[in-house]
Amino acid sequence: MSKEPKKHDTGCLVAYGLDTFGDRWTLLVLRDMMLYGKRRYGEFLASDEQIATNILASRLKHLECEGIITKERDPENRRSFVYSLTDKGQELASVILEIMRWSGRYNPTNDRRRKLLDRIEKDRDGVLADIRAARQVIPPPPARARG
Amino acid sequence: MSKEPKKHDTGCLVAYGLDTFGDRWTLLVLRDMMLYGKRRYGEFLASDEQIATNILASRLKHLECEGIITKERDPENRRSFVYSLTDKGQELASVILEIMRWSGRYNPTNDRRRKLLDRIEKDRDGVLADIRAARQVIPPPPARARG
DNA sequence: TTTTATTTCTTGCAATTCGCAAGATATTTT
DNA sequence: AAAATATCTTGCGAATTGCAAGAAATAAAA
Repeated sequence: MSKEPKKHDTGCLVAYGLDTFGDRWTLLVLRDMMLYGKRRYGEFLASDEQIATNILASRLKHLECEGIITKERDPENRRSFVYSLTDKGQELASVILEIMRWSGRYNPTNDRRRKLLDRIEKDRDGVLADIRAARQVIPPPPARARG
Repeated sequence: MSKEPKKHDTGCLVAYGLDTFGDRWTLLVLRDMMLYGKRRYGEFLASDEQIATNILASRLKHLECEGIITKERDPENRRSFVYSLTDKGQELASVILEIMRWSGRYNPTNDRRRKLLDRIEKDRDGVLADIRAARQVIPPPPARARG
């Protein structure tokens, strides 16, 4: 039943972060919420990285347990749920932005992403404000051909 | 033979970071180097989180391949190796510091760590300078009883 | 109102990855 | 030469992942 990875639980602050979001999928879900404004299960499933349904469900549940996201029925379409970032989740934006800044220095990327990197340097507070307001920071990449 | 986790490889900057250090162990090794000034295999093995020898070896190799650390014979003890952060590796300090700042807000911790958090707020550049100079930022936690 | 579609989530199972134990290799010390 | 140290590999059982299929709840269509 336990589908969650083991916890380090050593009191270390880095280990606490890893216990919370340190797997190969959680940060991608948070990226989808922060950058692309995604809010629903189906939107997360549609990302380029092709997360499996069971992994997505377990990660959303974990994030909810950790107080990083909330889950509510969509009032407009009651068979759907809306996931939202809590304050604790919004504050993870700094971590995501630092990862992007680092990757941007060492990973060639396209114009679309370079523009975002540029905005992070010049208008970091505006980016953080967009994330807090659940405004889309950049459109999600166009869907890729599926093998 | 391939003991490395699959890569997302979608061009996303967050995914690139995950492909590089997004597993449950790599950031702990980097923490050991940046914060505690650890440089040798045996020192990494001795951390509280108890990494397995094969995982440590594979992660060190991966980090070396990614240009984040270098590996050299210890001139003082030629059966030992010394691992060092490259510039690319040192620049990951910002990511580690942001993880610690976030965790520090949501995870009760001890005096020792609170002092470090305090220094990160008041003397971030000094901390980064210590990391670049491979100076120990904080002593490693005392060894814990082993179960 | 019966049928069909949508959305979220679970289960079964095969494949991958992890983690412990043991051993291999190279170097240094006695 | 033998023992100790430091790094790394291998074997194998256990845990996790990921695909496929299906279940449950709601909504829309016929």
